[in-house]
Amino acid sequence: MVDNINQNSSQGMPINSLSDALQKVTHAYRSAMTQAIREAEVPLPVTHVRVLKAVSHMSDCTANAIAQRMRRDKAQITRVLNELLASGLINKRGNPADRRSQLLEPSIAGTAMMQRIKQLEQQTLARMTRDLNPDEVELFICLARRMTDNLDASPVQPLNSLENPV
Amino acid sequence: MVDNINQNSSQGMPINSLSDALQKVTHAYRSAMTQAIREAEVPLPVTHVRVLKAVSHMSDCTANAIAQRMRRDKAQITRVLNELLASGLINKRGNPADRRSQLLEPSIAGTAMMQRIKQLEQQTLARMTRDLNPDEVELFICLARRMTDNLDASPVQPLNSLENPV
DNA sequence: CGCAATTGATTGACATTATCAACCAAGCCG
DNA sequence: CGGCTTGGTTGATAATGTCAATCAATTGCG
Repeated sequence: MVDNINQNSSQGMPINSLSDALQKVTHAYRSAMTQAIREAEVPLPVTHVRVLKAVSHMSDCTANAIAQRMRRDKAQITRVLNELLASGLINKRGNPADRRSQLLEPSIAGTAMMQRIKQLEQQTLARMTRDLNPDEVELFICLARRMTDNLDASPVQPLNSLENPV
Repeated sequence: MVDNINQNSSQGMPINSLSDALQKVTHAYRSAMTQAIREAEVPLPVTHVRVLKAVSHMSDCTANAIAQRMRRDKAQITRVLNELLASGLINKRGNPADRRSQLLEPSIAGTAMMQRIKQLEQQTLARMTRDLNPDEVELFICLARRMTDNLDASPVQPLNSLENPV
């Protein structure tokens, strides 16, 4: 069962290097994207790019929806959105269903920006996965998702029931 | 103008969700570790933990070696080391081979701290991988490393030689 | 209806992490 | 020696993450 807790010292410490590998690949990807973005003279930090991406992809997009989808603090999302708004990359319009919230959508400029960013991302991802076949990429994504779900599902519960892990 | 937002690949959008999956699993892991650390009343931010870990695991450890191994700015490493030093978790001693640098090692307290941290990390990793078998974990690590290496190997190639990886 | 509780969004304050440039001292090499 | 590199430090600043408080709109309910 959970005997893999101690696999570390017994053999090649496969589990422990998981965190290492994760940190490194994420950092490498971030750096690559940051660099690509700067070289393409797209004056946006990575988080802004990701939020813009979310706005572009989600229909009926609200600030809260982004925060949940990206699993980030809504305060941070608000700030990023404000800057994107100030840059004229997105538009706000009232939500007819709820006057507290606004629906977000990319502006013309924002859509154009997304095109460029998408290219950069594709290039970076292609570079990153250049010696992987699609199955391997898919497998990696699948494993990553399962791990994410595992962590989200059980927020450190001591000895509770595992009834409804979704 | 917005026609090809979803032009990722042949089908789904497997490539694009790679960055998403990566960000999410990393964030989930970081959050879990941060929470575990706080709950265990270990007063150290995650980066400090990782640096302490590096100091504990590397022989003839220097600041520069850590920076390279963790692929982080050496300035940040210096600062983290200074705080670990101030907390009495590590010791510096002169490097006989090079008087510019100092060799780093965990103190008694640092070693003890590492024990506790190691437990927390094992718990978190075990939780994260609880429905994965060791082969899957190993595969994930392997894929992550290959992607990291891919990005490191070719810093942004412009046009030519798409099949000529340096 | 009236009102407490909730929700979406915002703001302030702050901690953590990342990046860049300048700098110093020690080593290297001609 | 004099120029260059290298390990480490410092300052400045950007970017990211987290928490708490607030406000207005909405909801639930007696």
